[in-house]
Parts: sequence; C-alpha cells; structure tokens
Amino acid sequence: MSNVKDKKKAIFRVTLKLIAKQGFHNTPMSQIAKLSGTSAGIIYHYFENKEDLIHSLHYEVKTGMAQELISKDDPQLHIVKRFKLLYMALLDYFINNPDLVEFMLQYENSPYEKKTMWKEDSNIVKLFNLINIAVKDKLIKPLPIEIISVFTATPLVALAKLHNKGIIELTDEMKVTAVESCWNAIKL
Amino acid sequence: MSNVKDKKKAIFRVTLKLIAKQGFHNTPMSQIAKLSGTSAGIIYHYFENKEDLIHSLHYEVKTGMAQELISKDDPQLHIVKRFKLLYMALLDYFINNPDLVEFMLQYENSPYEKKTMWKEDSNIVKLFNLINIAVKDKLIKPLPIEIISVFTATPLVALAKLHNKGIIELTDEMKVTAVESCWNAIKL
Amino acid sequence: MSNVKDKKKAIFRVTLKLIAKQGFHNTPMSQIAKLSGTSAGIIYHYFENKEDLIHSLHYEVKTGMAQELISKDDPQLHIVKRFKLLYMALLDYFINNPDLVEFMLQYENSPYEKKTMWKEDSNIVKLFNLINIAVKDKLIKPLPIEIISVFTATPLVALAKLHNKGIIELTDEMKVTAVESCWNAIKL
Amino acid sequence: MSNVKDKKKAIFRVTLKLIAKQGFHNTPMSQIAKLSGTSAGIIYHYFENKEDLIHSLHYEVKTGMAQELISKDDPQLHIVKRFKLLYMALLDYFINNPDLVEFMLQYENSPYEKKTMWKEDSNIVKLFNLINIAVKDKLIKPLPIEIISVFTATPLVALAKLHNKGIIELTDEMKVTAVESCWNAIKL
DNA sequence: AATGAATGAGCCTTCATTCAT
DNA sequence: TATGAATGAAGGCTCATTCAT
Repeated sequence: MSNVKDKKKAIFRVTLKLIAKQGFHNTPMSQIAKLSGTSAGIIYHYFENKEDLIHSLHYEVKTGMAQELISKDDPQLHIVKRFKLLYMALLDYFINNPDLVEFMLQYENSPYEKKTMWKEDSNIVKLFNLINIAVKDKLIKPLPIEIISVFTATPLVALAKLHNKGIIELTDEMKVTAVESCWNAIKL
Repeated sequence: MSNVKDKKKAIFRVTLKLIAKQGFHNTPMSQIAKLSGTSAGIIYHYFENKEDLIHSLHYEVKTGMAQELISKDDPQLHIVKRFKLLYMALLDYFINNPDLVEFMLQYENSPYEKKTMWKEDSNIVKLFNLINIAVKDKLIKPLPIEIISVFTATPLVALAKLHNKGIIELTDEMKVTAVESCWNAIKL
Repeated sequence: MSNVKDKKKAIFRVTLKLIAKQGFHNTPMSQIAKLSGTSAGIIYHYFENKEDLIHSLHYEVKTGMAQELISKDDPQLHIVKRFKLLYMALLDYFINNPDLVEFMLQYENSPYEKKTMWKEDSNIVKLFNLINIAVKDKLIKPLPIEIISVFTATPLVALAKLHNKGIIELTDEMKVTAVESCWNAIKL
Repeated sequence: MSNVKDKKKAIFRVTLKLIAKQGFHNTPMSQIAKLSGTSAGIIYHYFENKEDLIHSLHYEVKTGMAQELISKDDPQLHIVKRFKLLYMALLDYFINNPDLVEFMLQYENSPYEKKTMWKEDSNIVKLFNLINIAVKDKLIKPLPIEIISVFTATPLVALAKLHNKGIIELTDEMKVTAVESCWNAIKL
C-alpha cells in the first residue's frame, strides 16, 4: 500500500544516503527519483524544490533523533546518570547511523542552514528541560544551551565520524571515556 | 599584483571569502577570477582545477593557522598553562577569521575531504608534540590526537561560529570558561 | 516530431550536414540542437555525449548505405555483372549524398575511428559474401576484404568527392570507365 | 646553430607527429611549442596562425614526397616500368612514414583543405608530365590527372594505412600485387 | 628573437524545474 | 497522482592568440 507517507519516506531515505555519500550538489534530483522508485515530477508534488526537500529531511532527521534519545531516557535515575546515559545513547546513535552523521554535518556547515524551528519539537523541548534543571541544580555551568551542545553533542558527532570513517576504532572503554569527557566539560 | 605569490594569494583570499559566504558549489570560477582581478583562464595556470584550488587553499589555511598558534606559544610556561593559552589563541583566531571558520567547516564536512598530508607541516608537528608530552606526563588522557582534537579544537570552532553568526555573544569570561571546558574534557 | 525515432533522425540529419560542412570540432552541440529544433540538453538523453552521437551517426550511415546497395543487387545476374552494378550504385549513392561522403571521409580519417562492429550488419555480411564467392570462383584476386575495398570503394568515394566539389565533372561515360577501373584492379 | 630553418623544421616535425596521433583540434599550440623546444609566441613569428602552420606543413610534406619520388625515378626505363617503380616507391614511402599518412588523410578530408598551389612544384610537374606522356602514348586511359590519382595514389595511401595500423600485414608479394592493381586500373 | 603569463571567448555538459500526457 | 521527456541557464575548462618583458 504505497501511500504518500511511504513515498516520502523512501525519498527521504534515498536522499539521506546519497547526500551522505556524494554531497548535496552532486546528488541530482533525477537520481533521487530513480533510486526511490518515483519520478522527478512527483518529488515536486511533495516538496517545493530541492532546498525544501533538504530542509524537510533535516527536520525529519532531527526530530527522529530526539525521539530516539527520549526513548532511552529514564527519569527515575539521578540526573547526572541520565546525562551520561543520554550522551552514550547519542554516541551509539551516531555510530549506528553513519549516513545521518554525514548528512547532518554537511547540512549544518553549509551556507544553507536556515534557522529551523526545531526548538518546537516536544521531544527536543524535553531534552532542553533536562539541561535547564541541571543548571538550576548547579550541576552544570550556567551556559546557553547552544554552548552546552557545542561541548557535548558536537564532539560526539565528530567522534562518531572518526569511528565511522575508520580513522580511529572506538572501544567500549573509549566510549565511556568520551561520555565522561563531555560531562567534565560542562559540569560545575 | 606583481608576482606569482601575490596572484595566488589574491585568488586564495577571494576564494576563501566567497566559499565562506556562498559555499563551494555556488562559487563559480568566473566570480573568483573577477573578484581577484584576474581572468578565469589564469587560475588554471596555478591550479589544476577547481578541486585543486580548494585543496591548496585548505592546506594554506591549515598551515597558516598552525603558524599563528606556534607564534603564540611560550615554552617557558608550565605545560598546562601553555595548553590553555593555545586554546585561547585558537578561539581568538577563529573569532577574528570568521570566513576561515566557515571555509574549514565546509571543507572538512564535505565528501571532498581528502586525507591531506598536514601532519607533515613542521608547526603542526610541534603542536602534536605538545600533546604527546602532556600524555607522557600523565596530564591528559592517553587518547589519539584525533580524539583530543575532537574535544578541544572541534568545540572551539563551533563556539566561534556561534559567536560569529551572532547566535551567542561571547564575553571574555565565557571564553575563559570555554578554554577551561576544553581542558577539563581531556585532563586526566 | 512525434516520437523518439523522428527526433533521433532529425538530430542525425542535422549533424551529418553540419559536420560535412564545418567539421566535427567546428560544429557545436548547441548548433545541432537549434537546427534540429530541439534543445542542447535533450541530445544527452539520446546520446551519451558528442562522441557517442558521432559514432552512432556513423553506424547509421554505414548500415543505411549497405541497405541501399543490397536493394540494388540482382542475384540473377552473372557475378561480374553484379559487381559492376553494385559499384555503379555505390558511385551514384556517393554522388547523390555529398554530405554523407564528407562525413564518412572525415570520420574514417580521424583519430576518432573506433573499430565499429559493422561487420555484423546483415546487409554488409551479404556484400562480403559476394566477394568471398568471387574469390572462390577465381574471378578476383584472393585478397582480404579490406584490400579489395581499398581498390574499389575507396577510389569511388574519392571520385565522387571530386565530382561533388566540382573539381571534375563526371559524365556517364566516365562513371562506366571508373567502375571498369575498379573491376580491373581486383579481377584475376 | 639553431637557425630559423632548424626551428621551423622542429615545429613541423612535432606538429606532424602530434596531429597524426591526436588530430588537429586536439593538438594545442602550447603542446607543439613545448615539444619542439620553442615557445608559443615564436610560432606566431613564423606562422600567421594555427591554420597557416598546418597549410605550410602540408605544403612541406607534399613537396617532400614529390622530391622523394623523383629521386627514385629512372628515365632510362620503359615508361610502364617507371610507373610501377614509382607506385612501389610511393607505397614504401607511406609505409615508412605512418604519421605523414595520418596527417595527409586528415588534412585532405577536412573542411580545411584549401586549393594549395602544389601544381607549381617542379617535382610534381615532372610526375604529372609522366602521366601526360603515358596518355599520349595510349598506355593509360585519357583521364584528368585527379582521376588517375584517385585510382592509384588514393588506394596506395589507404593500403599503407591498413598496414600501418596493423589491420593487415603487407607482404612483398602483396605489395607487387597492389602496384599491379594500380596499373590495371588505369591502363588502356 | 624569444618567452610564457595572461586573456576571454566559446563549448560541452549537467541538472533543477516544468508540463504534456 | 504520476511520469519522464524537454528545456535552457549556468559553469568548468580549454586554448588560440597577444603582449609585456
């Protein structure tokens, strides 16, 4: 039952993979169409243009990631524990989804980037709240969320990329060390 | 614009700025030529093709950065002090050269990236040595240089970018905090 | 211009004429597109690139020629008669298609030439068989087909070219003489 | 003592070889300059432009060929003998100078060709006279020199090309047969 | 005479986007 | 909805030719 949702998903999946491998400008719409079993024309029914497709994909990826993270969170645990658990989950997610990492890094470092309204996503809001609580509890430095992210999420993506590209081989021990490093960077 | 060096420099300067603003694929060679006061054809005397221009520029930027850093190093100081001083210098450099930051981030996150031989640059080797010494002195975690970089240089670039784009406003105090965070992330 | 066949034919026709007049390298794809009533881009749907277009055209021309020749053959006649009739038909064909002559000569004398698989065309095979029979019947010299061709088809093209360019004026009598010369060159 | 003559010769030699291998339009002036040990600029001192270079080279080649042929002629022999001897010399010359063959064929089959005034070369005039005598003596068909050429020189070049490209292997016997064929094609 | 850096027009080719079917 | 042929603008690159030295 190939409905709209499925078709969009197929387009997203193919686009993600192709852009990860080839880059945005080396990924023609025609190729996306062919590999996702649709036609060039139909993509323009679902998306305004190529840019819109990319932005939509980015939003999809971002919220999917938040959802995944939230699913790993355990509010019963101590907040420090929760942080570390989430960072480990994030790192694993990046390692398990190398194309996603490539896509995200390209997207967020291109002159493309438009302030997407991803702060509105409910799951992301939940994650942000966790940080706000930690700040209030004097567990981490009182810095804007963007900076917290720069010292935690950013290194983790970069780390995963190193691993995914085979430049280093992350052992379980190193992963624990990495999560520890994130925490040390922001803890008060 | 008398000699080859000057011409190459002019081309590099313009290319860096344009790619920072527009991205690689939205920066035609013709525009680079015009803005650097030359012709499209002559660029191909100096560089094999567009890719080669970019790779050469990247190398130039990378070694220039190392040179700048080394010039700020003071071997007399205690090694911890030296680290922090260098990270602060790095952060300042990124803040003072926003186009460079944009260019580097794009370059290193594109399917472009070729293992450039930047490990050979003498200044970079000196910086690496500093890390090796710190590891031997049990001051920082015994991790591969790539991972050390992921928890120090990577966040600093990202931080500078946030500042350069006006998303956050880095105060001197925050800069000190940031450098502290880098150190905390890697210290033993 | 309803279907693919027609469009390809239009492109072939225009390409043949332009290359005959201007030569391969002085015939831009854009001109071919314009004169064949299409766009530059669409040619690349039908042909991989300019070279492919030329090679395809050459094949088309070659097989078209064989077909024309075969249509003039009369297996009832004595084999010597058939030969002469075919050579006369060939000469006429060259005279009636001056652009084709120019194109073929350019193509076959350029560093282009790729061993095309024109030996496989059924009509060409028939023509080759005729030669083989004549050899077996001790009517013509036992030489490889390529050499037979060099003393018959080659002079006839060259002769037609002289006529087409107005350097000489071929009378019917001279045409008969020419065919006779071909035959004398190869007969035993 | 690198005088003008030598330099021109070097340019001619290189141009001949390069065009034979790569074709006219794939042979940049810069390459000719480099391989002939001169500069692009100097070629434009000797020749008006690229076309002029080619035409001059063609003239050089053509007259050189005539000179070579004449040197092999023996007026003492019977005229039929002389013809065959000259055709054999021609065939040998083509076989010994494969680049020359490629160049000539390209040149004479391109929309380039300008009526060069090669009828004026004294050696060529001598060769033409031989044909005129043979016609007057009723030894060969009374045809314009161009047509005589089409049935003799043209097949011989084509034959040599086949041999040079390795498509056929010309034995001494086949060469004699070939010369015989030329004669048979034009004899009365 | 000689060099070769510099110019810039021109061409092949790609690809986002449209639209007839 | 869906297709994919068609368009045409744009860009990378080449190379004949010039000219300052």
